[in-house]
Amino acid sequence: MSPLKDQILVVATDLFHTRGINSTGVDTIVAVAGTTKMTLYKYFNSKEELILEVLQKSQQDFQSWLNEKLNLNSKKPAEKIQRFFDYIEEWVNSPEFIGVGFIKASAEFPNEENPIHQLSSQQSREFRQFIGKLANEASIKDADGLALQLSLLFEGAVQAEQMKRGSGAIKYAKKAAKILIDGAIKG
Amino acid sequence: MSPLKDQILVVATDLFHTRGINSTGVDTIVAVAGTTKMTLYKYFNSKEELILEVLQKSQQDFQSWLNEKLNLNSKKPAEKIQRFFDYIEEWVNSPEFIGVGFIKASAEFPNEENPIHQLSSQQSREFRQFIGKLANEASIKDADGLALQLSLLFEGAVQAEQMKRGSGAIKYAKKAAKILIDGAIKG
DNA sequence: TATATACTATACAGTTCTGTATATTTTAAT
DNA sequence: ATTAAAATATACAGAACTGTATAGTATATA
Repeated sequence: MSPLKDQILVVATDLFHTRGINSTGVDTIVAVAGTTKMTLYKYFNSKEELILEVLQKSQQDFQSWLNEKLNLNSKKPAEKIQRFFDYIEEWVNSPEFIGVGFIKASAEFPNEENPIHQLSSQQSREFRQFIGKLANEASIKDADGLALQLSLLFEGAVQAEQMKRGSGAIKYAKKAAKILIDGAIKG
Repeated sequence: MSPLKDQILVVATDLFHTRGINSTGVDTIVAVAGTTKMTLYKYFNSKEELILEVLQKSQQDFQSWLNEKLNLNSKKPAEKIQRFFDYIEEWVNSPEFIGVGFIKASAEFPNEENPIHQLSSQQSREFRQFIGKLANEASIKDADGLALQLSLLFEGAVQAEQMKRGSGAIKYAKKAAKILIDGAIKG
């Protein structure tokens, strides 16, 4: 990938989170990125396309990071799902955390026909399915049910953290997750 | 309250939810409400003020509805918190449900200095404190901890429902809430 | 050194948005 | 019926935003 394209994606990701997507103009993006609109529109056909690529890259980066953490530190499937929220906590509490793209994007583009909303919805579903796979591999009976519940705690905690940085919500989400996971493993 | 002002608030609430706040212009609001910009700016000094009033009215209406449900059907404090999510489910599954204002607004206005963000954050906190009061009256030890967890399930489920109408997330949020509440009552 | 490519600089067309100015019409109260 | 208040109709100033057109500059490759 071209360094300039990457720089535009990095800057856009940050600005979309800190100022909002609709409130961030392409002029601001190129000014901060140190380039021009002509270059931006060379790599992205429209602002919508830029938003979609930002969402995809953000989710890919997060998933890669999470996969690495899970595979590096846990071998047994049951361990993985039990440590899942530890890594979520680590990620949310890291200074680089600025929020979750698909949560914010779905709020700014509420129409279910909108491509940005559809991608957001897809990413949320895929993340839930990823948790479901962890639960399934840990031989949990209602794996999908637990996955949905954990995803609610995840999205709720992220939402709380986006609303007030340093809320500490993730700590309690983790505790709740442990109760639900332990109950699901036994049951 | 003037019928026109009320009509503007009703229409704005709907449009903010279905099209997004920043994406909804005042021209659209007055056109749908069947009035003019002059009238809108008579009752609201700015679009920001309109947004703030929409948020306040939405939360007031919801809280009133919820209080009535709780006080009408339950006398014992323990019963109240146990039925809390039943009413949340009823509300989310009702056809009139279009989302939660403070969740969407905080996403569209991420800057913590912004008055709209601040009101959203305040409403989220107050709702959590309301749950905390229910938990406290039910003699639950870590009432605030439980309240935070239930609020995460609430916001997560609402988020999921805003992302995909008819997701069924609230059903599983309710199940998780029951587990957490039962555990907190015993412990 | 010649040439293609990448990038910059800048202006601008066209649209949309907030908020106001101005004049007119409707409604309600005396 | 007269008068004050409420609401409408409409135009517009000024700003912001997306996307493009055009011309010039840097960079790398041959």
